[in-house]
Amino acid sequence: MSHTLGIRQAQKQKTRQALLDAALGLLEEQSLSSLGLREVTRAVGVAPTAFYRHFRSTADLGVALVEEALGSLHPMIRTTVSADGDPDERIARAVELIAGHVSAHPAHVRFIARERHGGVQPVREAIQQQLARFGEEVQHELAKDPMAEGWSDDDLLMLANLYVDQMLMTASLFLDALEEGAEEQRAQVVRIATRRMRLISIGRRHWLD
Amino acid sequence: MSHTLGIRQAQKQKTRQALLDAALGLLEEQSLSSLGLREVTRAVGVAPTAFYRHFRSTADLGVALVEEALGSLHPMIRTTVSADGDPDERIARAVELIAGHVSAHPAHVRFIARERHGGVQPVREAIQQQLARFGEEVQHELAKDPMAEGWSDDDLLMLANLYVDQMLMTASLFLDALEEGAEEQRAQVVRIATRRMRLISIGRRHWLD
DNA sequence: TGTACATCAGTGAACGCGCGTTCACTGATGTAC
DNA sequence: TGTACATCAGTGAACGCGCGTTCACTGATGTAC
Repeated sequence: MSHTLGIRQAQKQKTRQALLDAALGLLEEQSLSSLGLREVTRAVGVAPTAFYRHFRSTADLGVALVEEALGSLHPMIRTTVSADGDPDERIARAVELIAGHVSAHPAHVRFIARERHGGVQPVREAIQQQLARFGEEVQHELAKDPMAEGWSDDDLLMLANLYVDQMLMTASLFLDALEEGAEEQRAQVVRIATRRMRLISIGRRHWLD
Repeated sequence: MSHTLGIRQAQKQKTRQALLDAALGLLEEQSLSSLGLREVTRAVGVAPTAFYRHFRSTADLGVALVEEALGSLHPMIRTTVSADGDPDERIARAVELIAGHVSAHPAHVRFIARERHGGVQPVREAIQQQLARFGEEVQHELAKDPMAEGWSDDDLLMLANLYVDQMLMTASLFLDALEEGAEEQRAQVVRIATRRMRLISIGRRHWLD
């Protein structure tokens, strides 16, 4: 049989998750630095003081949201980069994957884009740290590719971070094209993102010329 | 003789500028969406109500800051892109120019990076609009280059926006390396930014292969 | 140049409101025997 | 299984505070004649 939490802990986790969800919703329209603790508890339907049972502050909640938004993304990033097929297929699949992720988790993506350079230091740092990890992971995947022969570690990391930044940029573009009936705009994002990736991929191929 | 403003208008402009300066200072540590009107007037030393003589709201002030931060940058961007010399020289000069600009106007750069995806819609839109203009201007400069022969307008614009995003990315990296004694970190940013630009430039050269 | 009136940038009091945080509490859940 | 006590997630009242906005005002600057 599987391990079950006590009733108390299960309820506590449920409330905690409700706070995170409510905060994420409120953050579609504002930055973390202006999010109020009372706003969040009001949205959940608990007393303001209940907040303190779960987080020290809204900044603390923000750090938890970073983990929720990016923590589970590492396997996805890895497989995206290491996928096989010809370059254009790989790019197309990566762009589709990003589009799908943005559709499935728009609020998480918006939160990361917003707070990456936002006004709350601990959250900014948590995001930078996760993105740096992504960079290193992509670097290691790239290193496995035969094309990486002759590349220095530094150059591989540079390329890896360029890919990571590009993915985020693309995700942010898809975000602006989420409304119903914006198919044309979405198709436009696919085209632009694809060509950007292709240009980078061409640069990569001729890097050692 | 030069045209002079009346005493009244001159004083008004001075106060307006003081409000903008104070706001920009306060925005180093927080987002626009949490900036209070009273904070700003307190920092300047005027009554809270004086604020309304100049701006409808802090969002309105934010839009004015966008104009101040990016409005005067168009000539600089143009000349950067259209500069001559061999590719590596051009890249080196562009990176230095960005570094210099970030050193001279760190708060403006931080403001743009922060609010580009921030929580205040009119400000976000003002920034997107300015960046779109930069993109078109760079596109037109690129079109003049002999290397642009055979390129579609679409592809040129794609490349132009890639450059613009890359400049902003680079500026943001320099921002994190501004403290005294971070020379090594700054040199690291120069190296990374240069190689990113170089890779894009290689991709550009082989785009039509 | 001088006078009489208009303009308007900045003032200061007042308002109602929501904020973050403290505190002692309650009552369901958990634990020891 | 039943009982007696401990834990602790969530409550609700209270606090002092700073917020955005309104309003009638003042007095220096501008303008018409």
